[in-house]
Amino acid sequence: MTASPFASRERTTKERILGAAETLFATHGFAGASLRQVTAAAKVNLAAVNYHFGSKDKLIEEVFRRRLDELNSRRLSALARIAGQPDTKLEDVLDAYIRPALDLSRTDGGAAAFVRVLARAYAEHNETLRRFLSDNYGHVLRQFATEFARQLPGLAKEDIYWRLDIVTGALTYAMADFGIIQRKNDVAERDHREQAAEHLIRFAAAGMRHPSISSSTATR
Amino acid sequence: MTASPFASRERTTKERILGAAETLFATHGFAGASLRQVTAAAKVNLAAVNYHFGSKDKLIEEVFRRRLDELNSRRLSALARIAGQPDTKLEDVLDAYIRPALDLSRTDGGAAAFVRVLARAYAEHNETLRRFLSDNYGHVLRQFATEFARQLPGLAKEDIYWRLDIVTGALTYAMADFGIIQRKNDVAERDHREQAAEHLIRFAAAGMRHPSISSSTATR
DNA sequence: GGGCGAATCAAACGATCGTTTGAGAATACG
DNA sequence: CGTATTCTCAAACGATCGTTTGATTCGCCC
Repeated sequence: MTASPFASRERTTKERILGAAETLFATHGFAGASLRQVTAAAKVNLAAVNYHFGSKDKLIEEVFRRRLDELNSRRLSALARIAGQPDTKLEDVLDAYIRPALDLSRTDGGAAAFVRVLARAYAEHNETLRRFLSDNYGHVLRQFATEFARQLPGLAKEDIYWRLDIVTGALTYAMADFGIIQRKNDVAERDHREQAAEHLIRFAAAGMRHPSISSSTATR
Repeated sequence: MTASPFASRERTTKERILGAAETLFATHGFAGASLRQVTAAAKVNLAAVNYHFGSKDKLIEEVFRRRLDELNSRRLSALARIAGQPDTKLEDVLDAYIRPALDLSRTDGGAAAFVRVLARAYAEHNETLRRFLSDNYGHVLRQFATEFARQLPGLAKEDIYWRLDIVTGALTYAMADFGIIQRKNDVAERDHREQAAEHLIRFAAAGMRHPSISSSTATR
């Protein structure tokens, strides 16, 4: 069960595979990164993937689950600290939603690569993957929507979801660092991320708050 | 030079390959869709791709160029109609930026698939592709930034680009129809798109307009 | 310390990948 | 009509893919 103490310098074989897979999937995509690249980067034998995970698809699933569970709980615990409180502001709720996601990309571990994997997963538009994400995030989104509704009592439930959807889009985009804004050399990575978070939160707050003309059915 | 008149029922071999490639790249990704799938869907011989395009990479480039040139010119002509006019509002500029992109996904042709290809390209995060997009869109973005600066005189140039970046993220996300909001059966596809466009434009207008505290250098 | 399951390894499996080849069919043009 | 050019086609190329195999090594426990 336990790994041999000196078989690897730092971590177990499973963990090294997961780390290498995360990086390579982010760079070359799921189909673009081969198991030979992954096992070479992890410095393990090729057969180790199928031995420990069963197949490449199962490995991909594990890469997701490991990070999503963490992001998931961070968001919910941040929300739990402020939900229902009388002095909670809209910006605080957005912060609980946005900051754990952006923080994920600047942790010292290999988690930074995962945000690009996640963004890529959105692009894959795979129905199986969509369902997987929906199952893992559905209740999170619902909890946030409830708190947003408390913050914006004049807004229809439908509008809440529309706007939360837009925020998610901007956040996904920002997480992957697609932006046209290139970080200058004299700005540290973490400061750049912090600026992105602040801009995004303030932008989103203004967008969420703007007066609704909800009942207007789109004609066109 | 010209294609044989009856070799294909509707279009030339090159066009049928481009159409099939667009659809399959959107569904399975660039690495995930094989040339055998593409040529089978296009009902042409396998060797036709390398004959007409030279390689798979060149085919991918052509898929992009065909649609980007169209989107490019539509945005610029929409901007040209309103730029510098005294009665032009912020929403109009955003409309010129957003609507051509969203319209692309509801044209009757095969263009609908391309928006997902475009979103996937962002996720690929390939440096070569990024440069390609930057070369094709750099001047477009600069022209829009100029008009946004005229609409928002109190805003620093840097903030303009930050916020325009956020809008682009939300737009890319919306174009690919990633959203959690599922279209209901009694709402037509075009009405759904129209609603998305209106929500996005109003959201973006509020976000672009909100008061700046630009000079605050991010600490932490 | 001998047996046992867990883990790692090199090697090979069949399948599929992008690309190339060379012959044949279709078209253009003198 | 005959030649030249353009295009299509079936077949095969070498490379690489995910996966499997069988032997070997390692750590653990009775």
